[in-house]
Amino acid sequence: MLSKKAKYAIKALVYLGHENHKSPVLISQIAQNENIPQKFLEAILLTLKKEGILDSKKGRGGGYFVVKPLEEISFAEILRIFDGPIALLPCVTHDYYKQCEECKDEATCGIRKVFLQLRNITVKHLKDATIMNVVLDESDK
Amino acid sequence: MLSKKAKYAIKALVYLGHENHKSPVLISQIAQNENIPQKFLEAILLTLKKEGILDSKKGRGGGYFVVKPLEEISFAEILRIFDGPIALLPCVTHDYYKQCEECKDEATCGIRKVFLQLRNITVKHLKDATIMNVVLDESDK
DNA sequence: AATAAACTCTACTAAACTACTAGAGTTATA
DNA sequence: TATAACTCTAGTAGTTTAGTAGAGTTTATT
Repeated sequence: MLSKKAKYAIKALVYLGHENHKSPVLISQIAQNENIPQKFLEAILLTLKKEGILDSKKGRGGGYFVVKPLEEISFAEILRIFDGPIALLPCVTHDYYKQCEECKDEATCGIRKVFLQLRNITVKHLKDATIMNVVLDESDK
Repeated sequence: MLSKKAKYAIKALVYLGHENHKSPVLISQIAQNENIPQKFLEAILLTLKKEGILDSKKGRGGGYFVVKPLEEISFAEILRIFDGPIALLPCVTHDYYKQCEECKDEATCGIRKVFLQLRNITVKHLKDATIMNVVLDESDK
């Protein structure tokens, strides 16, 4: 399952995506509209800022806004930031590769093959899913 | 990531799959060959027995053996037993469905759509991956 | 210059989960 | 009847999750 952090992050980004090109949005406004505990959301938005996806303006009239193009923010990126690797086994991750401790021969491991393919399918799906796509999709309704 | 329980369960089943049609296999033998802590493995095999996948014989000359046909034991089944739902959001699971607490309208939720498709892809892949397939695949080498 | 709105940062915490271990109990066969 | 082997109940250290509390900093406006 996704962590709440990852889920809230995606919700906040989609919300900001809908509000795009307007003035900075208050944390409190996002929290209220998306039913997210405000203090918890603060930490999440801060992380997204450190990652270069959001930026913020302090003081009166401040708030958060998206700086990375919406079509370049994928679900894969968000999941990796908050929940770590997408793969289900350490031996099939790209960025965090680690051998399975108990494994004897990775090359002939039939289990690995299954999870390697699954990882590839999953990553492709989650890279194609961008915030922009969700915003456009929801605007059609 | 998979839990160790799920990973060990699959490893043990593949091991038993290779040994099929012979006499019951000792827990200690599986543990040694697959580098799994024995006491931990005991609990895992017990669960698999309760699920009707394995059976055991007590006493001298006893051990574990597979009773469910190898081609009917899928990775999806094992993951569900040990790690719960395969879907990444509660609102897209089949067996454990729960509405996302903070969600306003499931029908128009663009995020849900992404994870629903992903769930379907993933479940299909993990249902096609059976212990039999892995055993056959590994025997080719 | 003062005020207040708004983001920033550090620290803490309860609850749940993970990956085990210990040890006593039961069963079946040689 | 000895013993090999599975069964079952507890417990536990460490980690992660999903938060909360509260003081600090920045900046637009009056």
